[in-house]
Amino acid sequence: MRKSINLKGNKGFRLLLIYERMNKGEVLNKDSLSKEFNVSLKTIQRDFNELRIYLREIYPFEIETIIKYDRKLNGYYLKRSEIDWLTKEEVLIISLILLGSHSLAKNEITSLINKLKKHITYYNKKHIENIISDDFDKYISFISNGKMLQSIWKLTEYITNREIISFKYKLFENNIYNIVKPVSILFRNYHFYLIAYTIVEDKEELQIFRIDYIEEVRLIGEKFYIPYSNKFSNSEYRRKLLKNIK
DNA sequence: TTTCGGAAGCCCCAGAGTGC
DNA sequence: GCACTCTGGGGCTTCCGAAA
Repeated sequence: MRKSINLKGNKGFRLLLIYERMNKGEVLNKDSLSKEFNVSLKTIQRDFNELRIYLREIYPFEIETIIKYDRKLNGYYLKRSEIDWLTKEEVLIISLILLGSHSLAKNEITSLINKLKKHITYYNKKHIENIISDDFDKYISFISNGKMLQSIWKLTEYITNREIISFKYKLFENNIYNIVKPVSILFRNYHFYLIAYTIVEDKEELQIFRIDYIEEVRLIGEKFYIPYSNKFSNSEYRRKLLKNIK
């Protein structure tokens, strides 16, 4: 039979909980922590000191990652390098961009936004949920399949490994079978596209395919080579597209 | 600019609990 | 019983914001 442990009375649990909360950006008050864990203020003070020592040990060169006390807020917080962590503002912006893109399936967008929200405090999470709730509840996916993340990742592997692939392309009622040399992924107008050279009658032509229309991707078993002078440039291609719009 | 008060930070000591 | 850890209390210094 498993022995029950009083977690709140356990020092290790208390230290981990304090650290986790500060990691999410929470400002912790010594008095309330003392009441919550039923220990003295001195003990909480010691906990902060031990966490400071821990941070010095694991981040010896990062002077930005330290526990600081804020008099106005009457609490302790973790001051950390913004280079390494997502801020509440960044989580909000990324969530809005994702929702506005309509480019992922509902289950994918839900999973992604839930993971993003784990970077921030409970209060900020509620704030962001309040801001995005309407977009989130009424989210409409513009794609026809529900595995965009996996599909895109797999295609990027073929691009990196220069693998020639075949796939079925569902366009309206037609299924068109293609053999292509994949060179890049592009996001534009709510959709992800695969940019690839098609091989028809020994001629190569650059084409774009909506990734959610691509099915049954298979390796041909041959690799391709593109000379550096002909190397595909995503940014150059995007620039040309924008130029055409004007 | 100076003074003041509150809180943090640090050090020392003692008691309780635990493992060997 | 001894050694070790954890915790709380007391006392002192330091820091910092507010008020004069």
